[in-house]
Amino acid sequence: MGRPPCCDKANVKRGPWTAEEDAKILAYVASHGIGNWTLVPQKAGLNRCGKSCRLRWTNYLRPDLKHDNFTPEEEECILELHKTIGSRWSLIAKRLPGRTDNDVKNYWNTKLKKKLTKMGIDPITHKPFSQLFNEYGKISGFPKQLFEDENNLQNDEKPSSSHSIKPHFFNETASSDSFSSSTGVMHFACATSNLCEPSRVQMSPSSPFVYDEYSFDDMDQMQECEYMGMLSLNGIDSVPVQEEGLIHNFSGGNNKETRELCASSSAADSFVEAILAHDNEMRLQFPDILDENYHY
DNA sequence: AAATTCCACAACCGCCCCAAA
DNA sequence: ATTTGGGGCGGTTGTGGAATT
Repeated sequence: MGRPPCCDKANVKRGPWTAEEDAKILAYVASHGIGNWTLVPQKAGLNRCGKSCRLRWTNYLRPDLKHDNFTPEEEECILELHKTIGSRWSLIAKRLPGRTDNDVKNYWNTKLKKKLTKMGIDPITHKPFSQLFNEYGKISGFPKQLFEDENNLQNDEKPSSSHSIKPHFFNETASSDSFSSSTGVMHFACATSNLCEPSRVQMSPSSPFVYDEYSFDDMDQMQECEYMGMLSLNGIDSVPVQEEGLIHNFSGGNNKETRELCASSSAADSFVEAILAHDNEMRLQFPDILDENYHY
């Protein structure tokens, strides 16, 4: 029962593509167009898996692809989108004509992730490490002083070599020429290359999480929630959004057990707040992208 | 000049969802 | 109803070239 296999997986060629193989795919697509990739190897005379052919075409051979370096504008776009929607490379790539998800992913992994880290910004949350460590200190019970001491240590260091970037960790407020967080928006500058224009990292307000500030229109959703993290998944469409990414007026908390569980868990406070704020921000900034349903 | 390390990126892997058989 | 493959996706790895020691 089921479909016949598209190819003999054990005997198809793998590894780098040759110019001849590329030419065969190009010739085939030029004359037949893109259709069923499983037929391509056979019809084009290639000893490759159809999936491999599709990837080769999608990531390398497509005529509309750019093969030059990423521009500062593209870099800025990737940073902003990654900050908002995370590592959904295909969605990010759709905003960058001529770039594939593989291109964007590689550029992120080899350049941007390191760049952010050097700047003292966590490439996952896009928050300054100092803020994360402070929050983690609250969660884990580590004394805050520990991090402050680390901060002092780092602040005493001198900037390395020709970099105008200040020492990395814990110093969001210490190096005023690189960072300015007084407005809640961080500006960072990079002197290592002219590609990097000033960028912004939105700092989430670090207000304490208050469970009573959440609300649901549908109480069934609330009853289904055994863990606070699920609230943002099941209830997001019915959660009223207010300014600053905070959600107020929890009114229907009749699930006392759940509320107590969540409210008592200080470990979840900033984490959950960050998720909800992030989700709201995402929807506000990219409503067209996020029209689709996502499964977290 | 040789050895080593770093970097960029093409290609593969594994998972998921859906549709075909 | 079940199995299997196609297509899409994100994560990881292998490798060649560049840079550094």
